[in-house]
Amino acid sequence: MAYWLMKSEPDEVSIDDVMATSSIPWFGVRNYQARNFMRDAMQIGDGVLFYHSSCPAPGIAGLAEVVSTAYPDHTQFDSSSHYFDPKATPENPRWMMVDVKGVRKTRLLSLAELRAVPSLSSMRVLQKGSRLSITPVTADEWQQILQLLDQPSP
DNA sequence: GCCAACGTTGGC
DNA sequence: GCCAACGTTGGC
Repeated sequence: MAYWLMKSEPDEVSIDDVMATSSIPWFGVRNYQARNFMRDAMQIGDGVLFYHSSCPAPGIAGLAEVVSTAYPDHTQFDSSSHYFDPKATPENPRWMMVDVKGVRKTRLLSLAELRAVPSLSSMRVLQKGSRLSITPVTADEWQQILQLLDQPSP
């Protein structure tokens, strides 16, 4: 059982979108490190912090769960897709994805609030210049964040 | 819109 | 294998 933080632009897929469906395929990851996390490490049942990025109010917006192991991202084969990769073939897929299920929408735990917690300062998402869209979260960080989510917004 | 940071590409 | 150029991310 592992924990992850996964970034999504709410204009594309928001926590509300995720809560409105049974599960969503996490398509469009085009970074090898993030792909490798999905392909090599993610397991069904892993916990996910659903993070809204590139938006007016960035932060953790909900909790989700990994509900599949990795399988090829079909958008890499679709020449009309923004995520098309001409070097990928069905026989030799380059990009993988997992399915994610929404667990609950939470209050917005803002980036500023996360930064204010010293014991969370080693989280990858808080590092300067961090752009990785999928990052591991420790069990300790997960527990702390669950507690913060249960407290009212400061 | 700006810009720092980072990843990828491609010439050599 | 190096590294400059370029493209992207993402907070502000």
